[in-house]
Amino acid sequence: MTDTNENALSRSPDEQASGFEAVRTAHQSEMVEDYVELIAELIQLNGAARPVEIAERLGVTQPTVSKNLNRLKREGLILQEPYRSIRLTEEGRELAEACRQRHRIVVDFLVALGVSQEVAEYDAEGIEHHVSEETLAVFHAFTKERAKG
Amino acid sequence: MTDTNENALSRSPDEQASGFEAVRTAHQSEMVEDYVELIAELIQLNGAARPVEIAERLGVTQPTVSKNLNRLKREGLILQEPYRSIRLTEEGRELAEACRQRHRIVVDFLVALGVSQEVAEYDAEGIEHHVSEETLAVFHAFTKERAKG
DNA sequence: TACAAAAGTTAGCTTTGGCTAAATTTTGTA
DNA sequence: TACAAAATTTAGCCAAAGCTAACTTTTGTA
Ligand SMILES: [Mn+2]
Ligand SMILES: [Mn+2]
Ligand SMILES: [Mn+2]
Ligand SMILES: [Mn+2]
Repeated sequence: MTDTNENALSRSPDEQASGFEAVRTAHQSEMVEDYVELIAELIQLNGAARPVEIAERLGVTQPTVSKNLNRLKREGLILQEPYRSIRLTEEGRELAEACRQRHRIVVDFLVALGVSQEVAEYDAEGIEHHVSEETLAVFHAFTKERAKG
Repeated sequence: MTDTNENALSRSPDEQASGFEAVRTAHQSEMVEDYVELIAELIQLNGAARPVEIAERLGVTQPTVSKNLNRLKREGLILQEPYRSIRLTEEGRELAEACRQRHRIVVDFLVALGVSQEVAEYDAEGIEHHVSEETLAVFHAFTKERAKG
């Protein structure tokens, strides 16, 4: 149990900073990702995505949703005529699909590892935004391996 | 490969909202946790934690650090006389220790799983704030199991 | 088909955590 | 020991994302 010094203290300031910077960057895309993912789910579930339901499932108020949807419009991810329900653009659909896949990989991985379904869903909502391609690939491989065994 | 419907679409609005709410809550404690953890590291490494180094290792400017340190003071986690370096209160030390342990568990888990050391450190910086006690315990158990085998 | 309830929007406030510019204090060195 | 450089702080700006209150539009139903 000797300390190999392979810990945070052995990292250069720059290396350490790049980790914190990545977290801040991830948090900037997080809202958009969760919205398009949820919109895709609601369309699949109900045939339409309405702001009132987005608000309910995110646990925020309707004005918050209304304001954030404007950002998604600006970014070309959704289409919405005033007072009507929401559609995804092609770009929005693609982002939503990528987010749903990533979310699914994280949840399935946690479950394969032994975490309960409820907690897996709960934790995945945050974890999904901080998983690099490399880590995601490792998660996916682990889940597939477990499924075979 | 039939879909068991054990997916996001089968969850109640309330269940789904509680996940998003947990993420927002985690993000509120994140800054404080990263600061005390880093301060503890710098004290161990250099005998002192100076704002200029905190700024460098977080990748933010010195005024940002100065402002955020005031929050840590208000919350009773650090002590600092003006223009002097930073000490942790007993409460700050305890929080730092808990954060370092959690960080270490997440990094070691990712490495045990097959993620490279660099990417493990990188991803852990964000993931650590979104891991419930249950998931953390599963991570820890997995790492210990791997160490034996 | 009127009209109340529900949904959506707008306006405006708050907090958080970034930033730059400039002032102050400490530190290191000629 | 003077003084330049470095560190720290203060002041003030900004954007993001939450909120409430109030307004507008749509929907459902008596
Ligand atoms: Mn999420
Ligand atoms: Mn998600
Ligand atoms: Mn996060
Ligand atoms: Mn962190």
